[in-house]
Amino acid sequence: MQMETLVALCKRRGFLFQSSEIYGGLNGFWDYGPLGVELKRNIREAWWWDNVLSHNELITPLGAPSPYQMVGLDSTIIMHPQVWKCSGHYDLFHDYMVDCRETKKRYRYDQVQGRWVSYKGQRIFVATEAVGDEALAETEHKALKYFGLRPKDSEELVWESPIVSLTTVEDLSLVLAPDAKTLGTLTPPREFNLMFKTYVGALSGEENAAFLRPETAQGIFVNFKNVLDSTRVKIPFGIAQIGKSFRNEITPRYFTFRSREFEQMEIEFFCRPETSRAWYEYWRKRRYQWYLDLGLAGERLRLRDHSPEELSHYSCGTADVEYAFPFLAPGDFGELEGIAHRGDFDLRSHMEGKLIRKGNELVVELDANGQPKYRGSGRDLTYFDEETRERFIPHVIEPSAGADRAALAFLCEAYAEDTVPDEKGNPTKRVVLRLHPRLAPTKVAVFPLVKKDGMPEIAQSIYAALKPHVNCFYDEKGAVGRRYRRQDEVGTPFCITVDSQTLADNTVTVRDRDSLRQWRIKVDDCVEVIKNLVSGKERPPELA
RNA sequence: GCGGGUGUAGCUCAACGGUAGAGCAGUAGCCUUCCAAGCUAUUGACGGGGGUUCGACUCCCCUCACCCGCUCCA
Repeated sequence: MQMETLVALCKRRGFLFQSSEIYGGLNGFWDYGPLGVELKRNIREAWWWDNVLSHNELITPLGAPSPYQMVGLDSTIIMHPQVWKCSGHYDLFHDYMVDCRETKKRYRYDQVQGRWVSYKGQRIFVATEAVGDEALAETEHKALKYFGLRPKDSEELVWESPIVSLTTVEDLSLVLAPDAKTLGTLTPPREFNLMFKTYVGALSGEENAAFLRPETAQGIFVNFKNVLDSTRVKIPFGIAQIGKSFRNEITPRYFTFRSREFEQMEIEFFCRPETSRAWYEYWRKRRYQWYLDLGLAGERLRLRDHSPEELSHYSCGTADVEYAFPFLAPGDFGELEGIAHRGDFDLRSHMEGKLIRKGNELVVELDANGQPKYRGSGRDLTYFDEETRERFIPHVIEPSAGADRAALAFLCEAYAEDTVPDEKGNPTKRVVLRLHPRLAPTKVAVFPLVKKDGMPEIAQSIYAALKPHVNCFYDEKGAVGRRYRRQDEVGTPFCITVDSQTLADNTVTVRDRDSLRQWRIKVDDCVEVIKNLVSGKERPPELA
């Protein structure tokens, strides 16, 4: 399938629109239309239901090390700025960068250094990424090359400064960039902040600077103690949250895949350190299975363990659930969800301050004065186990899913074109979204076969009976085949049609989207049958 | 952020330095007794901003967005 085809369908039928389209759009932002909002809501609700509400904490789920509890949370998008300093996001996401127009390379402004040199009246700043003696050698080599001199002529160069940071250079047009051959190829330093910045209160000074959250996870960690104190949960337990996050991505790309505003569905699962490995295994399998159960095909879905080099500095294991999106090169997969073993990194960070890795240890990062670079809350976020009389910092397993990416994957997977005979028996192309009934925006459409003989009235009463239970749709316009096709295109799994036989025996036909099979049920059973079909409790008779 | 490409109606595509056309879709009605495109009527577009010109959808510049390739992706 071509991605444009799906994008066009999404727009035409109201799944996804470009944000602010009438003003020309805004890169990296997407709106969900009337059908898209239902799809995404269904994804969210399936996730919440499957992970939180339907979870039975009294039994050991299949594959789990023990019973566990699940609760939910909804924390704010803007949090205390210190949250992001201790979590590491502030340092990681906040840099000044310069780009080289010649080589297209990008450098961290504060990591480039160099020295001033003159030759025959021309004074330039030779920059390098190297440090120490290497920087001296590198700058000399580059200066010689630039002025067209041989190594033996190096005395003719007049060095006018020691190695200094690029940040001390006012006029970048005099800078020879680290990999460039010509002068002045660096752009002015640009703030490269992957977190959206805003200001709390009317004053917009740095004092009041705040950030839109780049992940929902931190809201859970900072509420860890509140949840413990208010709910009587015991370890092991998970806290789930669904909400918007914001990242000022450099290159939003691939439809909604990499958006700047996106929705996450995250669980932070807290457990005893010695059981964390087993829980990690449990969650990575369970989360993979969730996508399979909702219809993503096994050959396009994979669970990939990160290699040791890929792991974040705090993680002792991470696996991604990945989907072979059609916009990626064959063989490439895009991330839907990451399941990370985060150890005690997060809770410790919010107790002690920002942590960095030193050898095999995580230690508080210190500033030049030997003080913590970013102070933690100082609150005790340890857990006291009443049974074993032990106090410890729980370890965390984090399944973190993207709701928009899931929606996109389900749409990609569902899109299909097949051939269906028309009224004369000639094969015609049909576009159909084979969405799982749980995810389909509309569960059932109700039609009178024709707009006469009292069929519309009966159909309308069936519609009225269904309405309180499932999202349904009524249509009496045009030929019935055309109405079926319209529903196929938006993934409605079932259609109920009132025909002349209904008038005689009070039965209607149910049509299955995928198989095109039809069978008759009693008018009075419509609500029950449709509910069962949508929940999967019942299957179309020919397929059962 | 860089390079290349694209931007005309919801979609697919025309035309022209001088009043922007069509098919499909949509809407209203007719016709239709189970898998869209039969009839009638009808809605609807030059991504945005400048410039050149008597006149710009057309030529030029800028910008925005999308696609492809790099770069980036905690």
